Formats: sequence, C-alpha cells, structure tokens
Amino acid sequence: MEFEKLADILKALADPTRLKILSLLRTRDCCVCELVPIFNISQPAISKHVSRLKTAELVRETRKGQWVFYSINEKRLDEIGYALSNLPDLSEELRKLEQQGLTVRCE
Amino acid sequence: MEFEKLADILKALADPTRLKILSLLRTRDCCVCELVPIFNISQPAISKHVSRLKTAELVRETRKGQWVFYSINEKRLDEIGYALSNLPDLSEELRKLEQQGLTVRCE
DNA sequence: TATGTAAATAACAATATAGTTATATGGTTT
DNA sequence: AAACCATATAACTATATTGTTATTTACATA
Repeated sequence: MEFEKLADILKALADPTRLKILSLLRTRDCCVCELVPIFNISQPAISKHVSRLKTAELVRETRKGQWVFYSINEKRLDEIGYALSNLPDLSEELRKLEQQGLTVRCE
Repeated sequence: MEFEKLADILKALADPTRLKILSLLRTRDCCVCELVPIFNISQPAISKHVSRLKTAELVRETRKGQWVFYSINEKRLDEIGYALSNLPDLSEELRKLEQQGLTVRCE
C-alpha cells in the first residue's frame, strides 16, 4: 500500500475515541445514539468520528429506519496490519543514494 | 494495549514521511544526513520525525562518532499489528448500556 | 584550540484536528 | 400535515501537527 494512503488510514485509527468505537463494534453493530452515552462528547462529535472511520473504510453503515447502524470492516483492519509488516521495499532508493555518494560509511 | 497508548503510537506511524523512513530502515540503518537528501524537507524536520519515531519506540538510535544511526524496532511494529487485531474487549461496557436501557432494538 | 560536520532544539507560521453549539436533513408516527 | 427522533452538516474555537530558519550541542580533526 502507498505511504500516503496507509498514513491516511492510520490517521483515522490514531485516536482513542475512534479505537474504542471500533472495539465496541467488534462486539456488535451500534448506532450513533448508542455510542453517545459511552463517551463524554457530543452527538455531532461522535458522528464525525464514525464518518472519519467510514471514509477510511474501517466501518460500514446501514440505515435501519431512523437509525444508522455502523459495523466494523475487519478485513480493512487486517489489511492495515498486513501493510505495516509489508511496507514498500525501498532498497532501490538506497542504492541510488550510494551511487550519488550520499551514503555514510563509518566502520 | 490501552487505547490512549495505541493511539499515540499510531499517530507516530500516521505520516507518509515517517512510514517511508521506517521502510528505509528496514533495508538498513541510516543516519539523519542520509535521510535528508531522500526527502524534500529540511534536516531539522527529518530530525523531528525520527525523534517522534523514537519516542514511540519504533526506532532505536546508536551514536557512531559524529553520526547517529537509527534502526527499526521490528518487534514494536509487530506489536501494533497485534494490538490492532486484539483491541480491548468492551462487551462488558455494552452490557451495562443494555442494563441502563440505552441500547436500540429495531428488528 | 579553532574549524567543520552532524544532529538537536528554539521560535515561529500555516494547516489539520477535534471539540463545541446551532441548524438542517431524513425518516417515523400521531 | 405536524411533531418527533436520529443523524449530519455548518460555523466556529482551541489545540496539535508539520514545516520553516536560526541557533546550539556533540563530536572529529587540522
């Protein structure tokens, strides 16, 4: 996965409230009004958090009547774990650096 | 791992420059002066990025003469992958919510 | 000791993030 | 249609992030 894209998804993950939301969704799907009393923040704040998670495709939404239920996208979470342990290989970039004489040798 | 702590480490990861630095360090240890020509940013900017990674224990530093070499802490990276797929269980929290009658049923 | 190079820190500016309250939108129900 | 409830969006504020240039610190060497 590209650095920019991976960084964007990691930014969506890098917040304790959003991590906790994901954790709750692992137990079961929730709607915004269920999440609000769990956190000490307003409804719009929760709404923006889930929206951020949705943009990163970490959750999906399903409207049921007046409620919007959010569910976790476990696949996406696995993808991130995989991407972290398989970052793009940049050995070629370092080889170029060596050709330009910009590397440091100090043994 | 606690949400707060995990979020802090994810914040350290959630930047394309820092991800690329980690990726480079996977090939071999580098010092700041080697990283600078690879990125279009100043030496202090690179210095702050590696410092951020160090605080998150994603890299370690070793001084060799006038250079400071940074190496990746692969173990830490694995820890994050593990933590993401094993977020704290909050089913108890949801059970409390149900007792308070704050859950939504809509089938 | 004086000079040079590498890296870190300080002070600052621009932008992004995460919260607030007020309001709009979507769907339900009387 | 009117009232109601859940959610999203708008406008705004405070703080965090990420970069800059200038300076300091650490080490090596002429």
